[in-house]
Amino acid sequence: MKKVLVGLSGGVDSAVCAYLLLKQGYDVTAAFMRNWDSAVNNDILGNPTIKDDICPQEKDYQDALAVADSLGIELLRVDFVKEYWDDVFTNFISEHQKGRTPNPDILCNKYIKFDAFFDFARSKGFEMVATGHYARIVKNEEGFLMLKGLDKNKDQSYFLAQIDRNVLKNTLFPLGELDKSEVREIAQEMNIPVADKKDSTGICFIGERNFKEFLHNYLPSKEGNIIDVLTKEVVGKHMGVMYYTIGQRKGLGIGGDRGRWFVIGKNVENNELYVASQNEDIWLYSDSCLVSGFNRLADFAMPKQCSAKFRYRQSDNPVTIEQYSEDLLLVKYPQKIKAVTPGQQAVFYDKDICLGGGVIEKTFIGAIEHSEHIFKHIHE
RNA sequence: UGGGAUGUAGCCAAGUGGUAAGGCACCAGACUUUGACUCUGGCAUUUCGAUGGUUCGAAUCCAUCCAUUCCAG
Repeated sequence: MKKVLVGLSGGVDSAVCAYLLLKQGYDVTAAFMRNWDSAVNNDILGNPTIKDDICPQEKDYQDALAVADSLGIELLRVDFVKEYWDDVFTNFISEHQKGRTPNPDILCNKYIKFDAFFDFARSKGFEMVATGHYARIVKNEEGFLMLKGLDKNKDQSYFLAQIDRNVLKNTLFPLGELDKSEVREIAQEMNIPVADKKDSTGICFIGERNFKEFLHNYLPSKEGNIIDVLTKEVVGKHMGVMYYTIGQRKGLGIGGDRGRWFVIGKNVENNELYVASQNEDIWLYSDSCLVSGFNRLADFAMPKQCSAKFRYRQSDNPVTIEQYSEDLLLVKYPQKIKAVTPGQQAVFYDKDICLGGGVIEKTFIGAIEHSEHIFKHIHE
């Protein structure tokens, strides 16, 4: 009987994951990870539950305890608050300072769940680690591969693109073959305490927040102009370019008769936010980008025709990737894609096989860097 | 201060006697393990710059005042 440590979050997915492992005959132990401490981490502004008697993490722990109890398994508790801060959150903040749009959950999987937690499990004598992610791991002649979850609506392989390929052989994703609806059904049939608990969203381990206010705890606001790329006129004020992402519409506060506005770019040095109100698409399109820190999850030769997602839940886009330099991949998509954003992850797929992913560094349109394109237009 | 124009929710803006369109913003919800995008719903009934008047009835007509703005000076 293989000893498995399953990450139990207090939600349905990980609960059903643990149940399925038991059913499959594994020797299952659960572990609850505590990676965020609102008090220690100065998470005050924009925190909807800061005044509650019990913080959401503790509520989740109680739920996890109830689940473990109903399944008859032991629940360990591990604390990675420091690791999360050092490896995930510090990066998250510094990326924002650069005006980019990081994806903390990808780093959380890379550094916490499939590194710190993985090592913890191994050190405690567990052979395997399991989580409730919607993704699959298969073994072929080359080794282990990660595939998309069978439930196309819930597939979470995007978030797993940065995990070390070597952990795959010791990792289990029992939900990868299931639809979310089936997971709910199993939970209900087995009377799992959290069977009807709402799915959690927001930054993992931190939860839902008023994002602007949340960032305000860590990044000072800095007022600047919002500039219409067409007329080059100031159409509003922002409180800091780091609070916005490319393609964003809400939160600009621009009224008037020109319709809705979208963020199309920003300039950190000048503290300017660029927006467009009509035909915004042409300012959001790019046709190639450079990707750094590629984490390879499968063997393949470059250049490679495959598909890519540039944001979570984005549909697959046909692309060609080639090695640009030692650390950079060039990704081409001549059909043009909207709002490919530096800091976000580009994740590549060959059908269902996840090839790996990396961070979007720069985007281009017609061989001109996107930000340069806008900057030149504004100042010509 | 002479003459003209305009004053409708945060921003635009319909409405010219019959009892306040619409868009943007904003808010709420859906969706979602990243900041989105998208979708749904809400959003001026002690009110149409103010005060009087005409009328069965006015944001719509009249008078005065106030504010903004333009042209002459």
